[in-house]
Amino acid sequence: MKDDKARIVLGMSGGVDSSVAALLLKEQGYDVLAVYMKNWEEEDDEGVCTSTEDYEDVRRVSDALGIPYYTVNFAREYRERVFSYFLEEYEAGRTPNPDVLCNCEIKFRAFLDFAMGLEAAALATGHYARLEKQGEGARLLRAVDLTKDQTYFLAGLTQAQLQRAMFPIGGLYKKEVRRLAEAAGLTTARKKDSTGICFIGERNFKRFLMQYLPAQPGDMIDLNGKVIGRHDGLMYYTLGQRRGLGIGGRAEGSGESWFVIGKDMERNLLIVQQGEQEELYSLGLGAEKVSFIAGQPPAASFACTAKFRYRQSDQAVRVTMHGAGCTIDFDRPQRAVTPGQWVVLYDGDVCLGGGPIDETRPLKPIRIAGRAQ
RNA sequence: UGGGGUGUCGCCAAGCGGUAAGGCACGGGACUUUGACUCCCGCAUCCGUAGGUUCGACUCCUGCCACCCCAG
Repeated sequence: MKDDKARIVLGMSGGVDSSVAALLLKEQGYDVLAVYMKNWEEEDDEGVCTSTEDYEDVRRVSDALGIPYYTVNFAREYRERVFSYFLEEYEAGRTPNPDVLCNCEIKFRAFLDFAMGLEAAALATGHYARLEKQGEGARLLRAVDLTKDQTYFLAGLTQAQLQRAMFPIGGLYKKEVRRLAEAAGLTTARKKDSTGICFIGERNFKRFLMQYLPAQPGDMIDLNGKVIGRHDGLMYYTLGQRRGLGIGGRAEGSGESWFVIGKDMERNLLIVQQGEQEELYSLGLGAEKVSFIAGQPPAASFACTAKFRYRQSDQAVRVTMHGAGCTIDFDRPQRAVTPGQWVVLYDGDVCLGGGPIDETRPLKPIRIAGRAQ
């Protein structure tokens, strides 16, 4: 009779979310196989390999639930398909979002293939997102707990991938997830949420990147072309960034903070500005490759809402398709929209898809006094 | 070395006899499966230095030092 149960492969990270996903699947009578992915081989800043602890938790939770657990290693795939892109983007002066790609390439490709190889009916994860599987296809919906919604990271998935996905905790609030874990006596019930790049973890960003990309220090200049300070390498900064510039207390200044408003890759200059000025905002953006979960855009031109970074509130926009890409016009100017980051589109609670931002249409173009363009 | 001015946290800057504002930077934390933004907390027992006056001085006086400006 065990054979009657549908087999589900669950990606377990050792956190509460996937622990509760396991609990729910088990309660629903599935034949659950917990699989821990180890996709990064290095120790963290403190020289600690947290994956050991995480795997311990996977073991404890699995044992408590009476489900088998395994481990797989996609470190090579991760490096080849996600990390290399991550580095290339930084080298080009952009600010990539490796975790969106990680879902497309690792969790729902390499790992999904692995799960299918085990004859699983579906691949489940502890993402906060909901799926609506209808006859025509699967729709990706925001999580019930909007403060934890992770559809932003799943926006690049295809129908084929979502058809085989399951997000058991998408209908729960984080509080409920912890309560369920607590009630079931799972050791991860009070474990702190993990942050940082997926599989790599929380790092001192500058030190981490330094290990992979050569640093080229240069000048920081303001809109007058005046040298305000030195930067450690353009890739260490992102648009709209304030901390880490080390600029403070200029006699002629306004006393406000300084922000990164641009990069001149040619001259290796970081362009900074004091205060929240118009140069920090944009009216629209262009994306060369946008993917839609439904397989195609809802129309050649349509209105919807969008997020330009994870955890940002939705903004009203209009999307106009141009082949595989699109241009997006914002109803209101948006702050620090950054190339490399993903723009993710929504129609109400439905995540339509998204793609990496390639360029922006500034509210006020950056013009450095005394320089051509 | 004739005259004038200034020396307070890494930077900018309040204070003008009553026992060191604020901003920026920086550090820590919160938030967060990117990188940011944001928010919270911290951050000069000491005011160029040595004395003096005073119950009490960063604030008054004197010497010295440093820097700046104007002079020739």
